[in-house]
Amino acid sequence: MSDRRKRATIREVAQATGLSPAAVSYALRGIQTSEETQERVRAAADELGYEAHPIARALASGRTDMVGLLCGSLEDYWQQSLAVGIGRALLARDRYALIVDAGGDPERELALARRLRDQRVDGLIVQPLDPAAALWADLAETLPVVSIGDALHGGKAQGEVVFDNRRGVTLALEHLRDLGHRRVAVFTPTRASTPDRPADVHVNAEADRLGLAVEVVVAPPSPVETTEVALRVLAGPDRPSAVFCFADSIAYAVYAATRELGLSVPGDLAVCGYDSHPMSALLTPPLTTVDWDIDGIVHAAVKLVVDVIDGKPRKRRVVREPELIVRPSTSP
Amino acid sequence: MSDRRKRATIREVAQATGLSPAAVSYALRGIQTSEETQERVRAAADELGYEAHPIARALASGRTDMVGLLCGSLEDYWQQSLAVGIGRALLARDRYALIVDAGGDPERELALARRLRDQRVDGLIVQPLDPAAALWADLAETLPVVSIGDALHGGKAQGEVVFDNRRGVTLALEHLRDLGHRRVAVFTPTRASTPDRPADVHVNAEADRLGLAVEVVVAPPSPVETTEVALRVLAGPDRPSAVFCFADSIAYAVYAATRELGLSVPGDLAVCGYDSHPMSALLTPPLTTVDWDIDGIVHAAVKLVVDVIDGKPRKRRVVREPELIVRPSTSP
DNA sequence: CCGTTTCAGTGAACCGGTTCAGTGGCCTTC
DNA sequence: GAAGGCCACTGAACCGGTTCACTGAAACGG
Repeated sequence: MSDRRKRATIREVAQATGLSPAAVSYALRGIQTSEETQERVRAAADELGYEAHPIARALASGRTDMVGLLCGSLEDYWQQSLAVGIGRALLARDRYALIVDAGGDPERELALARRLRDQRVDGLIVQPLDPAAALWADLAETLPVVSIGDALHGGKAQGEVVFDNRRGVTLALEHLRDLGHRRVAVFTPTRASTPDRPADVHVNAEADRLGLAVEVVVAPPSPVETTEVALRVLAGPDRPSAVFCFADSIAYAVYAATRELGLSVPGDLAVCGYDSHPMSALLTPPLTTVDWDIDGIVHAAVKLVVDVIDGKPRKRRVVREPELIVRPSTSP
Repeated sequence: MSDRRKRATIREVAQATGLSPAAVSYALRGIQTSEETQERVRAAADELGYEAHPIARALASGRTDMVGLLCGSLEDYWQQSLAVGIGRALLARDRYALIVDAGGDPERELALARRLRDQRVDGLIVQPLDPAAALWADLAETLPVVSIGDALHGGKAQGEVVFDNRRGVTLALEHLRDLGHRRVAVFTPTRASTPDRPADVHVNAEADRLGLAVEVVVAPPSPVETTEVALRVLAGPDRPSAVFCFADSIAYAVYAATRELGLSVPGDLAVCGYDSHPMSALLTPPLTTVDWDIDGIVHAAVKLVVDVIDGKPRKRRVVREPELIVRPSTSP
């Protein structure tokens, strides 16, 4: 009620009710005390404007109610959406997210993971740049770790929300094949430390299976540079008839390149994205993309980490399946 | 060095060096002790893998090294960028950001502000939905508050990074006037509690001054709904010749509407955005927009809040000026 | 009716740092 | 050579909760 500079402590509430501080502590958590006492304590606490000091509680109980969220690269719009969603979902469960961004640097990622551990977060959600790092196994022994995207080294993580990226690639490439495309350029973001992640490898395997001739192109982080790369790829006389971009934001850059070259989408070039972004539906033409149901991922990851923290039984591994959203950018 | 489950405490370091815990505490902070002792303590700390317990430190010192970041609506891409930047800048100064999202609800905003205060953040950066709320003055007496965007009620905030929105509106409207437009639709996001914020009021004043006939349209939060609204506005025979959108994301929806109606941009309709988004440069056609130099805002806000927390002298008020980025969406 | 559980609540230790009021030794200073 | 000042360091209180071992009383069982 009051907004005094000095807040009431548990001992003052104890004094006011004639109980011991311990009893008040129990009463406010609804344990070890009678209904009637709890009521009395709650009334007194309200009266005094008492609110437990989260820091003191954290020191005593060893729980901070904070969950670290380690993002590979928050430049990426998709990861931004994910982070926003996770932050919101944790808040709804009375936890705070400590969001940190590795900025695409795998070493920084590991350094930040250590910092979060030192900060005494209750758990860690990580979308790893480098799932193979040995640190993850160490970390997972000390605190609940949930990974999003890829499984972590050593299989020690207490939870995993893995994406069936193979399926996503298959959906996209089969779609292009069905439309009659044979020559496809695949734009993939830079992944410094893990050039051979399963999804990338799978692109080649699937291309072979479907009889597609693919050209894998690395897209630099900046949209402008990506546009330049796209211009080079699309300028030649033997340009591909379709492009598969491993992130919607790359597709935006490809759109920019087609505009510059006077190519029409989908007439001259079919374009398919990945990791659906809301904006993609508004483009001209609207972008075909592989969608992952962000809310489902958010929900699964948060539920996993919270359940592990609370010691509840839980599934260890959740696999998410993608869905192809067909829009005019790949019309026949 | 070691990754034991149980971490070393300051008393163990004290034991190892033959000093008192107090001396170790001082030595590690480089005060009240001789150079030589500090060196010895540091060596022992490294040896034992000692790292101060942030929670214990926070309880004792009253400083958590956390700064609350209260965002009006993280749906907005521009605010997402801002949040990401602020998080990164704070981390670079050894602080963590506690990012929370009011989701466009002014009441929720105030509730979250209280929650952050109760969480004992060292300071608060807020981009207020409702700058007129009385709570801000209360809050500012208890902890450093820095506002971004609008000045807070009562002028009690310790810091302000205000945007010269009047100037931004003027830039956009003058640009459209210079291109010969007379009928302009202005799309503005919903702001439930503050329908008369200065920027909106200024739209009418500027329109009068420039001899423009403006129609102010409220854009719902979702892109799909906004597209529908835009369709209605642009369908009539007496449609405006130009649109000024108070957020780039609204402009994307307007683009979608023009596509559906077969209108060409800028031929049939000039479009100007606000709060530049990187993606806007990639659209077809690239979007004219009012840009705010996010890095500058991030830097100013973080410097303000950190300086207030550290008790350093600082400017109280920083005014940021916008810049008009002219692109083909408003070509003659 | 007596021994055993259960229940509600107490007191003190504890979490792991920081801070404040000393204290003893050494160096100045007149 | 006594007074004063400064430096490096100590001991204990403190921050504000939680938890553990324990107690007295009531309830229960046979």
